[in-house]
Amino acid sequence: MNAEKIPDIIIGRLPVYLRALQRMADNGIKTTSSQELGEHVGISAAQIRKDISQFGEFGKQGTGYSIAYLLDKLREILKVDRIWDVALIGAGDIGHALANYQGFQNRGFRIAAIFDNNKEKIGEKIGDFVVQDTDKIVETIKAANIKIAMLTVPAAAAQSVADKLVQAGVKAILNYAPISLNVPNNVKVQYIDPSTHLQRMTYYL
Amino acid sequence: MNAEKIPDIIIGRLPVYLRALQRMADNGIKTTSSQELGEHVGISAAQIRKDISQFGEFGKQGTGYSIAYLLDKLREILKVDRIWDVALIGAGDIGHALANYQGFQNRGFRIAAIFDNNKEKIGEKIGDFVVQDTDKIVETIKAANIKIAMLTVPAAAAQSVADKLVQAGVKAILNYAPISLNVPNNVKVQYIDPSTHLQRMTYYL
DNA sequence: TAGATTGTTAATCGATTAACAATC
DNA sequence: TAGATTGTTAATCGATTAACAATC
Repeated sequence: MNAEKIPDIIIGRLPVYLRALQRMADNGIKTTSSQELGEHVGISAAQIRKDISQFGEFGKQGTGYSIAYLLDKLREILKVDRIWDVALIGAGDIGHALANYQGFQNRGFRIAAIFDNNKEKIGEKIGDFVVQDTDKIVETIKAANIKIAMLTVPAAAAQSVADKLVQAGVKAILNYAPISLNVPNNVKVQYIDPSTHLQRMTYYL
Repeated sequence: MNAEKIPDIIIGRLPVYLRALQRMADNGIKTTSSQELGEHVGISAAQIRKDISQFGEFGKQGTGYSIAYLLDKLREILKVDRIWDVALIGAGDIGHALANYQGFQNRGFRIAAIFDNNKEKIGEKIGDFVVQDTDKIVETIKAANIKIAMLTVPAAAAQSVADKLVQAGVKAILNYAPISLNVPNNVKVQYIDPSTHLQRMTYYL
């Protein structure tokens, strides 16, 4: 095990490996190689071996990697060998879609609270949860010790909600609002903006 | 203007600059500097100047960049100085959210067709569109000359739908299915998977 | 054993940063 | 003019790839 600082770009590839390995396991495959995994995810075999070897020696010369073992190790490294409670802020269309999304299951997450500032939505039941007033964000998130939030409010409201989340102790924000957020260094943000993603591709058309 | 190949990593930052500049323009700001823009998006001033200078000399020493002019240039570079028709495959929760999403307006995109393979959804009206059978993907997309698609079908169906999209001439796919797609080199794919994005952050918690 | 594949080193390649002349 | 900021060069830093000994 290597305790040095691992580059963020490597951390970013691990969930992709995890997802592909999970899929192989679902298909009943027991073993894979850096070569085979690389073909699935579009990354060179050398890079996959180098990435994985940052964390230990998980493979066997001649035979490759045990998928079940590598899955265990990757989940442990990424800390998704547990279930994280996630707060959802914004009960619009995207918020509803996320609240009903089945894809968090077995990936390490579950939604634990939903907030909106719209009077008509507060009290609405979505899945197992009642939509709470955004005024309650700090109080509720602190009390439940929630560390992760998904933000699906309009761009104009996103920064002020993000400030509240930081105040409540949230350390990871998945931001669907089309705006760059300003947060302290110890808070991570990931951005999901379909227009931005599409614009990354139109250049090549 | 520099005709050499521009690295993909630079192309990926341009939409972020574009979004921040658009926001400044909406707030009535006329001019900015690499320093100021950098603070907004969390990127160094030197890198912003270097990125922009790949495409021409759009700034002025002493005063910085005219926002309106830089917006024009970035839209032109990214080819979003026009409106692209986009096909949406999958009329589930995420598909509905995207169909109703207002955030494509003024960003260069509009949804032009919606498909699903569920008999109960085919014929349903979503916004201005009637959901069509996925059997019609190749025919309809070819006829309409659509080059961009968003994929919100289950993982198990994603690869076969992607194959149809490629066959129909689509060159850019925004993939919401939690699976790596196999497509020819000249087809671009961007991935949106909330679990993967969250897993990129839990490592640091 | 022979074949396959890892983990790792060194070489290469690419991206970022610092610094500053040019100039608005 | 004096101050500010660009565009660009060179230096630094970091990531990827190729190659191969080790070994299952």
